[in-house]
Amino acid sequence: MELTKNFEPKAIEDKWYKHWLSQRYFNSKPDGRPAFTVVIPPPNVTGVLHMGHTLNETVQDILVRKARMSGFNACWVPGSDHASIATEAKVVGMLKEKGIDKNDLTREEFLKYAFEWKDKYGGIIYNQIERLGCSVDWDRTTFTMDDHYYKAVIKVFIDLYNKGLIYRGARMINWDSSAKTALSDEEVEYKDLTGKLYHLRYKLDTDKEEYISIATQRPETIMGDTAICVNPTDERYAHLKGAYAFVPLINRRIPIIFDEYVDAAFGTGALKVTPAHDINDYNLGLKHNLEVINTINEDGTMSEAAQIYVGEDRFITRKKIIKELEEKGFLTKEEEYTTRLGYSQRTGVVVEPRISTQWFVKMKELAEPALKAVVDGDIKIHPGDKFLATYKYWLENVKDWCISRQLWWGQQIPAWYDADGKMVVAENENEALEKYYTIYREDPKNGLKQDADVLDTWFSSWLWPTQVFKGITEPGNEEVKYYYPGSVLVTGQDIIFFWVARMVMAGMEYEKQIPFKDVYFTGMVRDKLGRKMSKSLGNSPDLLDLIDRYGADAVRFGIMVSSPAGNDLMFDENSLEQGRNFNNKIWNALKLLKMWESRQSSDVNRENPAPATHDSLLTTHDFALAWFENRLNKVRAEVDSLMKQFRLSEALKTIYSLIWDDFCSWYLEWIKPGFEQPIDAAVYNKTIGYFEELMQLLHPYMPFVTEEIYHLLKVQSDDLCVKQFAAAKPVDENILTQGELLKQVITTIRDGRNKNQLKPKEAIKLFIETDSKESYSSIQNILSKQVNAAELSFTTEAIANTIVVAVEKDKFYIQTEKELDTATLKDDLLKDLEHQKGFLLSVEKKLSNEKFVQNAKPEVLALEQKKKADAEARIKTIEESLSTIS
RNA sequence: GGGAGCAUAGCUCAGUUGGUUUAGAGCAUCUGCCUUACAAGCAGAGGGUCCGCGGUUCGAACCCGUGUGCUCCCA
Repeated sequence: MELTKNFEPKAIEDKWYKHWLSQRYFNSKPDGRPAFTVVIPPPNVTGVLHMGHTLNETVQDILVRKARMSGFNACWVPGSDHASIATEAKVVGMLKEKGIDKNDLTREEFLKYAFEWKDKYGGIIYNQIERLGCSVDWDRTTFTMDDHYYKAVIKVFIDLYNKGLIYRGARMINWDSSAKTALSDEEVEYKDLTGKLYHLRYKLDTDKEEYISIATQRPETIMGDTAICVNPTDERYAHLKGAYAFVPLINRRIPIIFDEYVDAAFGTGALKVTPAHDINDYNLGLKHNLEVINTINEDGTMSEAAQIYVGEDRFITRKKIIKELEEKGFLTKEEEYTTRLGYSQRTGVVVEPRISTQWFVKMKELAEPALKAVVDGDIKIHPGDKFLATYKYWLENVKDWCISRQLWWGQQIPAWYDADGKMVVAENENEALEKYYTIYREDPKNGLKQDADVLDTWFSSWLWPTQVFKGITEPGNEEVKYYYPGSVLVTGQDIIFFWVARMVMAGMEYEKQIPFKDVYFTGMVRDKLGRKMSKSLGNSPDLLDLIDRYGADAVRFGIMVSSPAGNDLMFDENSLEQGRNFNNKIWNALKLLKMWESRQSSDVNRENPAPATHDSLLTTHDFALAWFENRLNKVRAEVDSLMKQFRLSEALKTIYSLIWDDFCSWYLEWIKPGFEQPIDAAVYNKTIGYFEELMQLLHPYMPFVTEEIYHLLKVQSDDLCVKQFAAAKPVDENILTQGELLKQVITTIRDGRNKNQLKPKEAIKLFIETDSKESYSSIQNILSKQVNAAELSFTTEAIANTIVVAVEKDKFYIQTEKELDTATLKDDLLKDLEHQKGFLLSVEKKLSNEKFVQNAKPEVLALEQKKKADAEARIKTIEESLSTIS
């Protein structure tokens, strides 16, 4: 079979994903094995996966595949959430393009369009998850608006209401005037900007022409003013006790009130109080019994109550009113002012504080067990405790959660009202009527009407870990018993409150158990300029395009290799290139083995080896085999340990280096037969075995290329995807040490050759001066080959006119036909000598320090003594070498 | 304003309880190689005041304090 020059991922990816699916490897059913459950953080249906998702899904797939190959019944549930605000905005936009106004539709008609839209675009993310190679159980795909899920959300609402944990109340809320809905605190993003502070004078209600000046950023809200407030200790205003002033332009008479709240040093020291449009003013209003005049409509225009500029947008009104105030002499001063404004995360408009009746969840009671689970360590947060403090802080200072949204796309609040506003909470209209009768002892006069609002999307996604197994709608069913609690939740640190903490609350409330044992927080993916990748900035590359250009394995490699847990990562296509090159490297190693496949020889008699001649082919290969096998076992243990600690990036780097450096650069070169020579069949077969193990080790990270190569190595009866890892094997450290020595000797001699401009093709004669000849017996063949030595012999004295290099106490004389550049040789030796002397000095200083000798651990002391002896030996060697040059 | 985090090679980052031959990797750079697996490669090399200052310790990239710069979260 002819193998292509480079690895070509595209066809291979498609082929294997289909194969895995057809074998139902990703499908899970409860059985006798321990479960390894992961629920996907549902991306919302509006979107495409960005690099943040890519990182997230890759991490999950690595953990899930590793578990599946390690005896677990791995179950990874995919899905998406309905993202009420974002999706509704998109659907409204789509309808607008068709010339349809949402307000002309019934709720049912609108929902029909929304579901159509969801079916069309929701598939995009699933396709991306598939292309990335994610081993999710597609049969379990869950959507937060599925029938059973809808029912679960309603059930939980009713339950919490009955427990007194949900209430309806008037509050100052964050209003999105574009989406015409309330936003939770978490959906508001604050930005610093330079605004203006306008000083306005209000005429006092006295006989004289007296004024009081206030400073405001929002002159368009003056029509809602119901008081002016000053600090009681502020002497400037002490004489105004009981006084009144007139609001400019509309001449409403308002009282001057006194409250500690006002900062006398800020602005003029006098504050206009507008309870309908500022949370602090609202609280002040409650305290002082002030009237609340709402001057801004739902859509951000001025209301009838404003009296002037009615129907004009709030920002246009601001411009106009400033002009009018100036013309009429009320505006006395303008100054620059740095302020912070809230913006809607969903639509980007400036959030308007607004008094409104909304539904809330009481959080304090729910937060307590959720806090305890993490503080007690039942749920472990990775990395370390980095996010523990954040989690704790939020739960300890938790505020009630506003869960109603003035939208149609979502679970409709199961509250029913009669014409007078009397309310019952019930699952459906019939039940509502029954309840109504039980409570009010009569039937509603004009029937009942359901609350028009829907629930916050997070109010559905907090049930995710249990309801994907129908834990809410069918409590205690076999599946939820088997799969819950999940093993690990992988998500971004930015939704620690929105989602993670609330899932823990819901889990503790409904399953009486934590929803997952470990939480792994990935960092934020940033672009080269350090900006967070986001849809709004448009700085996230297109995932499918990246996969097309580099292959899914390379994308997975690229995003993982630079992504230590919880640390942000600067995304750079360079790392994808590294991934692609890695694919090629493995591919080429395969090609090399394929060349050997037909050139195997069984001439070497392994049962009765010839009496150990040091340079026999057998000993050479046996060393290489033994070394690599031990190296492989050692790295496997390292990788296991790293992965258990969720240090996935480091584990990947470790595997990368094992394959590229140890296997390709060293091992394969060591066993490589000479030009057109056969290879010992036993060596060949062992090598195939190692290659298989390497592919298995790498498979969770790069599933496609590894599965492909696994099958190309030889005819297989199974698939790598589900091949179970063999038990760990012990490691012979001696062989590894000897291998390290060999590598170091080769590198040092090559360096010596290089520095003296010996071409790779120029053979050398190598003389070794050593106290332990025997330690070279099994490696000298490899050594000769790797440094292109035509002859290798041992010596007990310096050889004149050679390049001298040293490793530890051993000296190597490189003899060549070429004339040597003694000046360079000397320079290098002198440089090394200086370094060694400096080093020796530092060690001697340590050892002559009495306190060090007293306090240091014995093994540290022994090490320092060895360092000293070695340095002294090196110095002696270098000095001897210098004397031979001259 | 409150809280948290980060600062190590030109760039992106590792560095486990303070002691592993006076700090590691990838990329980039330099030198030499079109060596029959791989130039998307091979063999090597250079490159660091571990942000500044002070402290604890026999010993600090690591612990403590402080300053500076950046980032994030919350109000």
